[in-house]
Amino acid sequence: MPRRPTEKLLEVAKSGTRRQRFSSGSTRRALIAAGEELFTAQGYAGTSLDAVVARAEVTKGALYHHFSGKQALFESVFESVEERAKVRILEALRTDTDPFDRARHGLRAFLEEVRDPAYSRVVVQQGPAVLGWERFREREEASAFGIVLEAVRGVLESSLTELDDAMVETFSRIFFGAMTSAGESVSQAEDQALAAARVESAIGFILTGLATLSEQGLHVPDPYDLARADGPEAQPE
Amino acid sequence: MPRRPTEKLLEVAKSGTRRQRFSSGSTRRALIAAGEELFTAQGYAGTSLDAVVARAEVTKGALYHHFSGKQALFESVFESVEERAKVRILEALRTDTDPFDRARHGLRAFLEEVRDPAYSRVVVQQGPAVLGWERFREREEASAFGIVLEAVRGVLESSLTELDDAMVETFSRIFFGAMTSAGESVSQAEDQALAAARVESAIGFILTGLATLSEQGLHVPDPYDLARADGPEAQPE
DNA sequence: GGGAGTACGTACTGGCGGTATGACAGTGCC
DNA sequence: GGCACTGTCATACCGCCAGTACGTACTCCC
Repeated sequence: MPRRPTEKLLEVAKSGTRRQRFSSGSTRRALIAAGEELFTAQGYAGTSLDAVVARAEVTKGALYHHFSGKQALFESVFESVEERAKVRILEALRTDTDPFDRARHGLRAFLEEVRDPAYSRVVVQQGPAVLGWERFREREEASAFGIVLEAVRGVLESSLTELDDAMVETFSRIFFGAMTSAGESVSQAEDQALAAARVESAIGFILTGLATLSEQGLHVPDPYDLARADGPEAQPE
Repeated sequence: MPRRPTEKLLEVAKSGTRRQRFSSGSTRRALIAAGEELFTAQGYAGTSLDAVVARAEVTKGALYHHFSGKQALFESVFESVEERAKVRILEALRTDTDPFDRARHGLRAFLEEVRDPAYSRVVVQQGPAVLGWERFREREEASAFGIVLEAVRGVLESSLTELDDAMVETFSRIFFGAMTSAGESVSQAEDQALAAARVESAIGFILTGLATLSEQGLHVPDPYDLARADGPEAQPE
């Protein structure tokens, strides 16, 4: 929240009205930082580009030099926030090798991350609507969802070996949605630590159930059978 | 600058193209219907109120007479779409009494519903961003999430009797998020029926796991213990 | 030293959400 | 049957804001 006055900006400010154009990267970073703050605090629609450039202490000319428009700026902010989260989560489970440990610690780290207002608002809430679901999904694929996919694959393959990729992806989508939704409710809770513990407890229990079933030799029902079993009257539309 | 009106207004009035103002409800419904179509096809930000009133064959005056603004119109569209979905889902499990049947058939009906573009775009994708997460959550509480809550409560209480309300809510949030996310990916899949069958299979397996665990006398770990176990260094922020 | 390229700054435009105000058809009252 | 009143619109206008056009300072390179 307290803005850092970023070295040369002050020099320029006092030296003259015009911002000098040494490192182009610092301007870009200032715009992304300003965008993150404002998009987080006021949402995408509630943030004007004039406000962004004012906070970054540049002008619209600079913004449109670095980004093709508002949406592109948002996308860069989105990527920045996601990358930060990804690094922190991967760091949290860097030393784990057991699939269940990785899943458990990854879940815990994710629940920490989703409590960051920037991640919650920019990625979870605004992301799908601003980028469109498809583009959002592509971006997530390389980031948080990708981590979940690997964790789920690890857990399932350590027990339910017969699952194909599509089914692993389905399970991952399910867990990812569960974590996102639950995480969002954690970030809104009055006692966040307790809410997070509830989520960890519930998801942990679910994972235990999966492991137990597979120990008993049960397997996931074949979706092809399901689709045929009561799909005859389904309209082909 | 005072207005200089009146000439063209008379023309319009005599020409008969002007919508008469008997039933106010029909105008309102026309606006909601037009809004649903456009919000579904082009999103909230991509839809101008001029486009909405043009499609509804009224003017902005009529829109602002019935709604306080664009957001309020969206909210009415949102409610309308949700109510329709809720009715259909409840209808689908009207005759079921067994908790597992209700859960299974409810899931199936929900997966049908989320494939409706209006539900997918207006409720799932745009809803949280436009209404804000908190308001979105309130609205959902009385609708789809409420149904899930009842279904999950039924399943859990039939087996895991010691769960308190907060834990039931946590499980519900988890399943609701799972269903929403999975449903969204179903609606994007090339073979929707197969994707839906995969989701049903996976979630059904998870439910079976929960039931099996409780038969073995295992119970959900107490979140209070978890919170204390590794919560001491959590920053109070 | 001048032309090309970079990194901006400034002024303007068009579209769109929102508002102010008027028009007009019932409806009840006398 | 006239008249006030209210509910239901219609029209013109305003301000904000994303995006554009164009100018400009500074650097690099030949």
